[in-house]
Amino acid sequence: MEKQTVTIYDVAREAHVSMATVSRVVNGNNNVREKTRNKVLSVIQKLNYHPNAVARGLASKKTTTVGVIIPDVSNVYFAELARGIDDIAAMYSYNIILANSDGNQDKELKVFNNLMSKQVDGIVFMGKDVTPQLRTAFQHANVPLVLAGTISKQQIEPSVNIDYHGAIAEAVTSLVRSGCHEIGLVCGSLDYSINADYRLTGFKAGLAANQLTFDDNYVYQTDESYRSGYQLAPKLIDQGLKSVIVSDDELAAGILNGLTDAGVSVPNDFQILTGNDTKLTEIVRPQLSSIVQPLYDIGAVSMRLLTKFMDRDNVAQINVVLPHRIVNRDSTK
Amino acid sequence: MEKQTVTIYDVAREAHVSMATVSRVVNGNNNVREKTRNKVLSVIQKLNYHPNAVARGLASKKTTTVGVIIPDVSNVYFAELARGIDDIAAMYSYNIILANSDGNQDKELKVFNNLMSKQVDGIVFMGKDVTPQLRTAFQHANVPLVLAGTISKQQIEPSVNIDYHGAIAEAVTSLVRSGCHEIGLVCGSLDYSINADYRLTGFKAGLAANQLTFDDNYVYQTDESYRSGYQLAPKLIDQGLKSVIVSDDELAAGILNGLTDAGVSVPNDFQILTGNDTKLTEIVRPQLSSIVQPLYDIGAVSMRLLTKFMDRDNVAQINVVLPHRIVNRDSTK
DNA sequence: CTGAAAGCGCTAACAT
DNA sequence: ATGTTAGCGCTTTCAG
Repeated sequence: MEKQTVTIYDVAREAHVSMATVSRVVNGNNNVREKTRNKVLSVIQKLNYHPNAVARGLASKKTTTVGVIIPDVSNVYFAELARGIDDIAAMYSYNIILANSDGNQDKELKVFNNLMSKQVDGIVFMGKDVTPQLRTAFQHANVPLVLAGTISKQQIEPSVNIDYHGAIAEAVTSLVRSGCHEIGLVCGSLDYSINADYRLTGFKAGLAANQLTFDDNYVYQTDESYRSGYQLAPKLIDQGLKSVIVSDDELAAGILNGLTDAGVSVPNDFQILTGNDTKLTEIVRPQLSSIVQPLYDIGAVSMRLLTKFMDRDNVAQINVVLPHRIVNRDSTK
Repeated sequence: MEKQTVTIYDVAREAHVSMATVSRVVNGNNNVREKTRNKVLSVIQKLNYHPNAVARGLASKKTTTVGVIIPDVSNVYFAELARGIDDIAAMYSYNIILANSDGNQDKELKVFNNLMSKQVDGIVFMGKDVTPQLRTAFQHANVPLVLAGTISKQQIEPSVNIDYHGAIAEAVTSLVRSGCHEIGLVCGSLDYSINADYRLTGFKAGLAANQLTFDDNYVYQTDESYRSGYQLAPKLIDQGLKSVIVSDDELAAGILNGLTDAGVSVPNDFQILTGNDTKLTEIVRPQLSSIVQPLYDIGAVSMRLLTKFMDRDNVAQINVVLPHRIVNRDSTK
């Protein structure tokens, strides 16, 4: 015997009111007499009625769910953003449909379209960059979107980030203050705007501010994985470097361990300053000095911003920059 | 000018066929003449028609989305399961609505009901345990559910796990083989079945198999966080223990670092064997020996199992046990 | 192989 | 304050 779903109509009949009235009490509309409301409420309870969100979505054209595109949930950095996103989403009674993209444009496009067909009310996008194709898709969509922890050079889409340029420049200065002049930058591909237009320029600016000359050989493009870092470690010393600024914590952990295993003492012989301040920084030994980013908040603020767009609220600044700072733990002097 | 949504009706009119026919071609129904199909297809392209999944869900009573209840996405262990779940979901054209519960029953219940109202086609549940209240809710639901990396004593719900009991027993033997006889167990609350009925009993069985006597003082209940591990470390040595088996990797990392910072040499003076084999085990130094679990696969197989239930396929074994093994890295002798 | 028509369960004018 | 009535966009019998 299949369980018969109880609908708003059943409640209406049983409570001797119209569907509209039931709908009103369910949706907290005040235009219902106290007595009527109570009667309806009791019938709802008695019948164990639960509104069907799909029907509601079709009728109202709002699904109270937002799409979240993420490169990889199992990546600590993105996972922390995701947690911030979901918490605020829940706070505003939204659900999130999470879709992994591997930071790969084809998948990003595919899941984006899929999310649109599911009629999500908004999108939070995390990725390496916003490709022109993706931008076109975003613009043709009629729902708001915000980039979380994701840079696009043009700053067309609303976004929440930290000042990557400034942070890296400060990182350089911090290293210089510790007496180090041979500083390298290790990050992801320079094909991505965040690396080419923010991190690299910040690196150069930091060098210049400290009267240091920039050397192309001191910047390394990697895939930001632990393994890549581990393998890169020996090359760093061969190159005569005395320190590196690293974009990603897993990558930095790989460099750290690679160095340590090669007999190089961190921070005495080599310093490392990493970029995300995930929980990894405190778990490795020595603990990693880091650019501190409010990861959870980046996610949370992104979602909050999205709710404003979905509510058609005014928003003064669509490109939010959250504060950062540098914390010196044990991988720097 | 608001963008006008193009509906199946528009396509039908433009292609001079009925909505039913359009529906057929969109859904790959074979009862359509080649020529008709092509005509419809070209109109779909021309009008840039995208089926509305919400309307489809209402009419067909299938949403092709599944709910995923997770304690915390930013926890490495669960995040890896989640990745496995989403990959297989995507493979079978499902989306996942991810909901964090903090492993807290009230939230679990709340998000579960919320997910049901969204008419998900199935649920993957991750948690500490299945409380009676939760079980009741599960049973009143009319969609399939599977537990991923989650034990409930009664084994009523379909699930995929490893043999926690056996794994811990083997861990004991492994430690004994290395010459250690003072072995402790550090895990989450014994209020949870997985700890009380699987890990603890496995621990006792392992002890017995090695002619060792069980001592209540050697089992520690914690909240499985890095910090708790770090704080617990000194007590472990005071207690005269020479090794511990730990349920969670972050917890184990805390113990490891706490010990190291207290001047205790791992593995020489103290051995640690952890339980989840997340990427943390290779990042800490010394690297953590571990019970190896196929985390991604636990998620993937859970989702695959769920698809079978949703398709009403026969499934021979509803409680799947995936293989595990012990790997000795550098925190054991 | 194709079409007509009846809903799916709910919201949202519009009346009253 | 409450009821009536159209849909929302699609699937699904049921005919033919």
